Amino acid sequence: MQDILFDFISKYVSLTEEEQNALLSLDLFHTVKKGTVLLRKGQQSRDSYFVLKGCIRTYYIIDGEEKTTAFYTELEAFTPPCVISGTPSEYYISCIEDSILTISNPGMEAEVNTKFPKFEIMCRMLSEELLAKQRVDFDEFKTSSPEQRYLNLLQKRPDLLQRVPQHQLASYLGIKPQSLSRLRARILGKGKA
Amino acid sequence: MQDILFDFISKYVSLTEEEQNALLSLDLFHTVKKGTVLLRKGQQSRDSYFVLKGCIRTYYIIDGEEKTTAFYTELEAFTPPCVISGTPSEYYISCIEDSILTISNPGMEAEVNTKFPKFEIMCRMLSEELLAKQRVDFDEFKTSSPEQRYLNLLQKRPDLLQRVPQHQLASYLGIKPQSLSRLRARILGKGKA
DNA sequence: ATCGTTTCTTAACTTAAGTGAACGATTTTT
DNA sequence: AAAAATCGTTCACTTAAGTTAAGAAACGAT
Repeated sequence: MQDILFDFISKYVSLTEEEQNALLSLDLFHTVKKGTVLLRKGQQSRDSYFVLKGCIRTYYIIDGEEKTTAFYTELEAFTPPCVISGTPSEYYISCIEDSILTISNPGMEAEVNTKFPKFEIMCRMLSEELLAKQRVDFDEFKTSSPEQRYLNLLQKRPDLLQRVPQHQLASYLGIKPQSLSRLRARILGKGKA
Repeated sequence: MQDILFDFISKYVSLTEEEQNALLSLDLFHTVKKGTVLLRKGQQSRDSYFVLKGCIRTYYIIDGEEKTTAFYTELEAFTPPCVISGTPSEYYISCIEDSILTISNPGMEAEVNTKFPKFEIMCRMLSEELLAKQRVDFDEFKTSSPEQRYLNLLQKRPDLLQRVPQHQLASYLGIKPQSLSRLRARILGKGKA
């Protein structure tokens, strides 16, 4: 499990054994059961996540309805906005599958970053990269129709269609579950005709 | 003009005079005329921007149509995804008003960051903050209707409605100009009734 | 194995966005 | 100053998403 983390890190910086051990001493690794809610609206969390295995999802509850806005799977990292802003969380985080995560917080990061400036560099690189990726995702979302977004998802993250319930995918695509059903039927029809 | 930049920076780290001078020696400041295209699709830019005054916009041209995805105004910074990925740009950047910008590139940043680790920290903080903000924007976009998005924009960035042409706002809201016109008429009607 | 819940699909109807076209109004170019 | 292009609005029509409701299938818990 640790190797997965170190392999990931090696894409950004190379760690000495000392640095690796510093990380390992932090007790980062956690296994989480499917269905576990890691964060609820209104809570003040300080935790950042990195998915080693499994799938977690962020969602809002608006007018009693769940609105799923993101899925994080293998090798994806994220820090909830509430951690950055220091305000109570607007959304929920839950575990869609039995998962293995690293969970860290600003205190731990500060400690490692001051001891090893290399980590500071890695954090900057990683968040710049995530910012750019998310920008592209947002742009694609804005400039395409629900149907195009679905087809796009089929291309880019086909695994999600398998591991995630339709109604959660629907709000991820910005539409209602019924519309996703209909849209899929429409596409299937086109394929045959 | 420089004060604006240093005031902004001071929200993240405090600079010594030496550090300030290191920045000033970089020739960061540029004035750009309205209508100037700073980046075109297919180009391989290395430039990051920080808006001191004015407004710049990013847009795609898809099937001959401009699709505006972002506006950057006073005190907003951004690095085009193509700079991070090292691939040719997918989009255009143009100047909506006469503007004053700082323009930097990874080389300049690397130089300053190694000389003054403080900058590295600031860059990390800034991109983490932007990542979180953008996440929230994306989530709001996904979870609301065009009409809600328009009303939301009215609340959060009322200045944009004044300084930006309607048809550019429309694609920024993910709809056609005609739909924005109609939607506004609809809202006005509701207000009176 | 069964009961109950959740999930997915289908259908009929409503509402809003997309489309194509026309019209002034404004701005830019010549 | 005239001509051309751009911009915003409106209209009629088309298309797709939202809504409400119902039923079948899959899943979980007991």
